[in-house]
Order: sequence, then C-alpha cells, then structure tokens
Amino acid sequence: MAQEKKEKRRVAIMEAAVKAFSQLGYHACTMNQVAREAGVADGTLYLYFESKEDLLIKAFKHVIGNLMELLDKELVQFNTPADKLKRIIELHFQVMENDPSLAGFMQFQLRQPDPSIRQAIRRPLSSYARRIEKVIEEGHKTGDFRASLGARAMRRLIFGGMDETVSAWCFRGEKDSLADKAGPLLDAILHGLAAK
Amino acid sequence: MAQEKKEKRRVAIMEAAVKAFSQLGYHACTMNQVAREAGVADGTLYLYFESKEDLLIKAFKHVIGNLMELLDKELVQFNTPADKLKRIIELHFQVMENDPSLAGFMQFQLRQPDPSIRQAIRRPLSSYARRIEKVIEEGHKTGDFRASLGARAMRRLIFGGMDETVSAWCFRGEKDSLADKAGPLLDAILHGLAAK
DNA sequence: AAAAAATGAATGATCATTCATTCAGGAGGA
DNA sequence: TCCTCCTGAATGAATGATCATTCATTTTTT
Repeated sequence: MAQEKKEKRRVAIMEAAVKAFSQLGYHACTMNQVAREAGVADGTLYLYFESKEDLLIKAFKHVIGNLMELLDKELVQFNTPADKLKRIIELHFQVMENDPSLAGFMQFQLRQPDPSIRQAIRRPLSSYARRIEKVIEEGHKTGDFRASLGARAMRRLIFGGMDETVSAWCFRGEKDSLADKAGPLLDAILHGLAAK
Repeated sequence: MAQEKKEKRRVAIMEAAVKAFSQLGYHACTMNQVAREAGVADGTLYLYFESKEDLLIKAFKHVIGNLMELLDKELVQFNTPADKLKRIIELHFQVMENDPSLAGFMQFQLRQPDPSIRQAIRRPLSSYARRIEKVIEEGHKTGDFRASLGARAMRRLIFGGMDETVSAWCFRGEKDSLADKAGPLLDAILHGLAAK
C-alpha cells in the first residue's frame, strides 16, 4: 500500500539525516546533502518534514526510541542492579560501535545550543536518564549500592563517563574497540579509584 | 602606550565573544552581536582577528589558558593525589559557577562539529586532560589509587562526570550550587557505587 | 598634518524553503 | 491489449533572508 511505502521513505529520510548530520553537524549540513544521502530531491524532504529543525528532532526521537526499545528488552534479562548497569554500558557502547554515524550524531546533538531543539530533545533524553536512575535506586533498595550517593548524581557520573568515552572513541579516532572499554568503566564506577 | 591599549581591547573582544557565543552557540551568534557586546563596530573585530573562526579559537585558548594557570597555582598546594583530585573538581565547579557564560561557552565548544575548530581546540584541551592524568599516575605510584585502572580511562570518567554535572547545572537550570556537587562526585569517583 | 584606528554601509555567498512543473501508475473504456 | 485521463508524489530551479567580510570614509591619536 501507498501508506506503507510512505512510512518506509519517512524512516529512510530520517536515517539519511542521521548520517548526513553526523558528518559535520546540523548547522554545516545542508538540506541538499540530506536529500542526496536519501536519494530524493530537495523539495521531497518538505513533503515528509516541516523544516530542517523538525527533521532533526524527529530523527533524534527515532534513534533514541530505538535505543530505549532495545534497552528495555535487554534489561529484563538481568536480575542484579550491577548486572543491569553492566548491560546498559555494554549496550550503549555496542550500539555506537556498530553505527559510528549514530555515535557522531548523538555527540553533536546532545550539545545543541539552539533552545528550541534542546527543549524538544529533553524528553527523549531524560527517558534514558530515568532508566539509569531506576537501576541505581533498585541498587539502593537491595543494598547493593551505597545509599549515600544520590541516584541523580550517580547517573550523571555514569552517563558522563560513557559519553566522554564514546566521544574520545569517535573524535580522537581511538583505534581499539569501544566495547572493550565497558568492563574497565564499570569496574571504576562500581569500586572506585581508591585502593583499599 | 598604544600597544597596551590594543592588547586590552583584544582581550576585551575575546571576553565579549565568550559571552556572546555562550548564549546560543557559535553558529547562531552573529559577528554583529559580538561587536555590540564588545562595544565596537563590526569591522573592528577584523582588525583584531582574522575571521569568526579565528576569534572562536583564540577565545577558547584564552579561557583554557586562564584555567590551566589557575589550576597549576592551586595544585602545588596539595600533597596527596586524592587532595589534588578534589581540588581539580572543586576548582572546575567554582570557576564555572562564578562565570556561567564561561560554562555555557565551554559546553558548546567542546562538541564543535567543525573539524578545523576541533583540531585547533584539541591541544589546549588535552593540556587539561594531561593534568588530570598526571594526578592519577601519581596516585598509582604512591599506591593510593588502584593501578589496574588505566589513567586514560579514569580521566575520561572524571572529566565526563564533571562535564555532565556542569551541563546539567547550566542547561537543565539546576538551582542549587554547583560547588556543592564536588564532594559527592569525588566520593563516587574514589570509592565507587558498590556497597562493601 | 600624518598616521593609525575605527566605522558601518555595501557586497557577495550561502542556504532553507517554495512552488510551477513533471512524472508514474492506476482506473476505466474500447 | 492498448490508450487516455487523473491524481498524488516528486522534482529542482528560483526566491529571499541571513550573515561574514570588505573597504571607502571618518575619527582619533601623535
């Protein structure tokens, strides 16, 4: 049906946009480049999205949505908070490593200065944050994690550590596998830097 | 002398640029806005800087230079690696809290997608990274820090945690003092999330 | 009165967006 | 089967707005 085809193309355009925006960022990327990446004409983009900004926001929601869906499916398979945390970090790194353009896209969009974009991006992003905090709070309840450390502050450390690791990997052209960095990062987060 | 005056104005323009760029980011900010912030005419900017990009890069080096100078003066006053690490985090938070436009500026510029800007920014940034890694390596030597955690990976966790905390404070409009977050963050980094 | 600095209107380039035009393919008729 | 006609989708050249940058002119300094 025509409806299905349209939806396919809508998704294809969003995925082309992720790729195109990930090269040099949103501002430096022209709609013409997105159109070429998607294999359509400039004007066609406007049959599917209202504006460049609309396309960015929808594309961001699309990729975060995918990641959250994947995460939810994965997390139920683990029981302890520590295992869940481990899985979050591993999955984050795996997904970014499998699709470097997604990694670049996220890196740039997370620090989008434009307020209306920031605003639109806040909700999907905080759905990710909330999932991390949930795991930390669960650890507080089970006694696996120290209750003296607030869930929000810990989430910032975890997310910041993951994000900085991905950033180094994707910009500073680190050669080695991103997935290999999950173990050490988890160890540092769980047990800290200090010797006993 | 004319020389001194020129230098004063050069610095004033860089500081105006930091302020102007911090509002909506580099791309959305016009040279006219920078000029108005600095109290000069558009054309005057080009008597002091080659281009908008040149101004951004020089301004970034300027602020990082200031921060490094301050950091070096402070760090010599502490002996143990843990105290030094504590001071790094405190200072970072204090500086950003004292000058929110600096915080915004750094947040945006750290994720600049433009490759020539990234390239120009790399060196001053890694001078910061190296200072953090030095402290970690010192801790390895004294036995205060676990040697099994690589200095580079730990630096990413520390820097990422600080950066994410500043980011949350300056974008998500967290009300409470940034400086207050230094203690808990250090605790988490040193002793980890896991209960004993 | 030179020289040096500063000015800001004008220039030219770069896109996001629009819209008059073209195209593709399905319905129906012979 | 072949031939219109019709409709919604797609096209891409043209438009208009937005700046970074320049430079002829003015102001300030020496």
